[in-house]
Amino acid sequence: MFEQGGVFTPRQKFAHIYSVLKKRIESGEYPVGQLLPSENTLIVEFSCSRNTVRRAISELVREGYVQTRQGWGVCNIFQPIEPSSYTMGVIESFRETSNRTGQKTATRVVRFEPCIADRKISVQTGFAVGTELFYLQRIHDVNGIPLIFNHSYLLKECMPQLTRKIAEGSLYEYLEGTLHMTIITSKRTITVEMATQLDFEWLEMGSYNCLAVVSNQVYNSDGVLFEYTQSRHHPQIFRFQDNAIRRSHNTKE
Amino acid sequence: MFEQGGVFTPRQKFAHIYSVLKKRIESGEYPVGQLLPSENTLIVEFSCSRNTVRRAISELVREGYVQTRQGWGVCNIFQPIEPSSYTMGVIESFRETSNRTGQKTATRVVRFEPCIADRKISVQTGFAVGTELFYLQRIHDVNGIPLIFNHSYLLKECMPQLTRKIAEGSLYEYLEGTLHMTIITSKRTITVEMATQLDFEWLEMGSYNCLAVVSNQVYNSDGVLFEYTQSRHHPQIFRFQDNAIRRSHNTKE
DNA sequence: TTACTATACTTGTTTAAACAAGTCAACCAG
DNA sequence: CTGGTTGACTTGTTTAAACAAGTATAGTAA
Repeated sequence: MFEQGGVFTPRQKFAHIYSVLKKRIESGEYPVGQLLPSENTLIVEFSCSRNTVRRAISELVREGYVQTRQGWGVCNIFQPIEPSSYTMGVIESFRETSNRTGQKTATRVVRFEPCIADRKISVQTGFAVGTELFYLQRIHDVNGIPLIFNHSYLLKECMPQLTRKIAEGSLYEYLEGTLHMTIITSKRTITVEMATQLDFEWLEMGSYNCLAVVSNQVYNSDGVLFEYTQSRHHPQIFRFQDNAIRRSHNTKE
Repeated sequence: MFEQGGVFTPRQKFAHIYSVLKKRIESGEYPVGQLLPSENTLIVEFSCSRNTVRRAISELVREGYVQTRQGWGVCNIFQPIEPSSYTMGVIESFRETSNRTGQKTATRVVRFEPCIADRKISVQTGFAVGTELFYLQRIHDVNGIPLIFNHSYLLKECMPQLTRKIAEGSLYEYLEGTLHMTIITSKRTITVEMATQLDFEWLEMGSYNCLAVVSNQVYNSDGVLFEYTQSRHHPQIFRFQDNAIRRSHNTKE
């Protein structure tokens, strides 16, 4: 695959088109509230098939950059937003999020011990009763202030060599980099819960008595649930973004 | 379009395949943790093209029912979950959510007045300064208990005839049914905020001093922002689901 | 046994073509 | 002027075909 005067053959052509369009929207090249060039126009510009253009556009729809309407066109509805702690639909580790938002962060391991899933743990995490796990408590400091309390259950079978030392660093770097594990899907539930004794002890709660709780089930590439993490966030640093699309086929069939 | 022994021609073929596969997964017809039939097998069964099967499957991926892996297959990772108040990526009105979860609900309009967007409102809602709006405060009761406080700003231009009476009923039924307005995109932000004086006055807060706050920007089919709603939920009835997929092309380009 | 290779699968990406369906403006008949 | 039709656009759905790339297994050569 050679470059030819800026024209190259990326692994994913649609990803290239997607990022070009995205940049144009972000930079205001396409006026907000108006239509983007039609699919046929974009096909000519990028010299690709219609499907490839459409895949790029549907990504932008998912992200709330544009919306489409049959017979009319693709409308730019971009509004610049502050880089949030969380963006919906994308898996990111705490470290990755921190880097993206440019905050100074640190992680402390408060507790590290093997354990076996009993009935209660099983119901909460989704691991079968009797499964061998690691239980991990971590505090995340943001700009020096302890603001996130993590409870993690990790499948021992997937990482028998895991030590407290490793958990001090980036867990995901270890899993993906060293163990070559691939994470594909993560199921998250967001709730708001009353702060516990532990939360008050370890976090800088101020006058708040609640936290944003993100419960996370992570699956590896074999479809095996290997991590359950409950992240308890101080309200002041929690923010979650989501773009929803009204589906006409909700009511069908 | 005639039915022929159960075989029919739906408007969206992939939606049919999607819902059949979904039902099979939910009913346990496909064992959890194992692979679904391959694309080629499904093509034969549904007598359709590969693309159509793939579209159906990618919907299931988005919903966290299955995950795919190149060279391997489509793995069933379904876990039954309680019907939650909110499901990510789907726009639903309060009434629709209530019906789905089977709760007895009511809506009271506490305040209804025209207003004009000043600088502060503009920053919060995304409406331009000087825009004519309706401002609306509503309380939602769940099983008789006041648990949600809604602040809404509605674009007057889109619904000049709106009255307090109409707002007492289902706003979305009015907009979609009577005005034939089509809602396409909704941008949501979830945060946790300290309860205000107003919250304590109107809601049954108990010992909680925080709420789950869902800020909602809704666009109609012309790409015009016509509604901003801030929903302030009592923690006990707030729950939000999300399925994330780790994208390899995050790092590319 | 061990390590490599061929091969027969799997999903991922791209192209091309056709038709369906929604939108809008220009046109025409009344 | 009014109302309906036509036609030229737009996006939405489906098909067919080809190749790329990842996975697992069976067979082969060392």
